[in-house]
Amino acid sequence: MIHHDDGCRPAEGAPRRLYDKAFWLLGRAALDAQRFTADRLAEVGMRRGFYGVLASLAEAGPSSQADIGRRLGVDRSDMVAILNDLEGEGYVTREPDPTDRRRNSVVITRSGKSVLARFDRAIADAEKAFLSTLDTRERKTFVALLRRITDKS
Amino acid sequence: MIHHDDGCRPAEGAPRRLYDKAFWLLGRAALDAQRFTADRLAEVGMRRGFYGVLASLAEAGPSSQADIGRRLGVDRSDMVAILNDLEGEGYVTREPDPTDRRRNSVVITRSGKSVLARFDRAIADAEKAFLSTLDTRERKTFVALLRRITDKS
DNA sequence: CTGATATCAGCTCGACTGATATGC
DNA sequence: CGCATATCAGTCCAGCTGATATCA
Repeated sequence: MIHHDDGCRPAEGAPRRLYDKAFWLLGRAALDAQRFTADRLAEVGMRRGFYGVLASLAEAGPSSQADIGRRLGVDRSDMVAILNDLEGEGYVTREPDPTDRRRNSVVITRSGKSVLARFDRAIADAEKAFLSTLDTRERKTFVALLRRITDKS
Repeated sequence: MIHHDDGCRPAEGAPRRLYDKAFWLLGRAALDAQRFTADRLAEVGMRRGFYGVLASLAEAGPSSQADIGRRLGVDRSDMVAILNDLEGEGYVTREPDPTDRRRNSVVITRSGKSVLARFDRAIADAEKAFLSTLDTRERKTFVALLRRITDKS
């Protein structure tokens, strides 16, 4: 955590140049968001890298590691490490894929679904607080625009 | 760089749940943006952490390390490291502040201003490509919303 | 004394690289 | 054969922690 006067904020005097650069603003906003949600993540036994994988598995069903990585834009090497940890926590299991012996079929466990649900519940008001400077319509367009950018056909 | 079919993209089948979470979308978008700009950063002799500091110094003038950190939301410890590197590259100098002997007065050098300008020039089309799925109006509102979020009164 | 400044050592996490073994 | 999958070892950067010396 940063030693701000108030706890979680950058500044009033931030330079103009930065405030024109989308890539800079995105980085700052993402960092702020992370700070807003970090506590909840930890409280619940979740890590940043866990969330995407668990959510992906919960929706797409059992998947190979490579597939999960492709879906999330995560490198295969990193998937190995993340899944090691997730397996260590009992949130997923790796089972041999009978149809292709190169693959692991990664499956989310009950307790995996449980942390996922707990986190989803815990995060709601943090997100709201984070976007508190926007009204409802603006939040919607903001999320929609983000989706357009990350979707990228 | 990630081994995508196309080079820089997540997926078409990304799970719904994630696509509702602002904090997740922000993280992904910021990462994508970083990937888009990483080459330009390196080409020019710039690092991610350098940009904010140099831009801040260019606009606010000589500052103490603590002030820079407060403006950018960067921890004081990290400022030390970043400034060590910036000084090593000859982009800034640390001079003793005569009015307060605890402080360093950090000053951007000519070559510091030079990389800053070079990067600003190099970044323009990368940002445009990154936001290619949005039209001009949408880009403006997107940047405006980001600014509102990061400004946060 | 309290509080701010700068520094240091060390930690964790996330993104990335390159090599390897295995199976399609 | 070329290509995909999973793994391992190790690098780099960024964010953060806690301690210390200095000075207002």
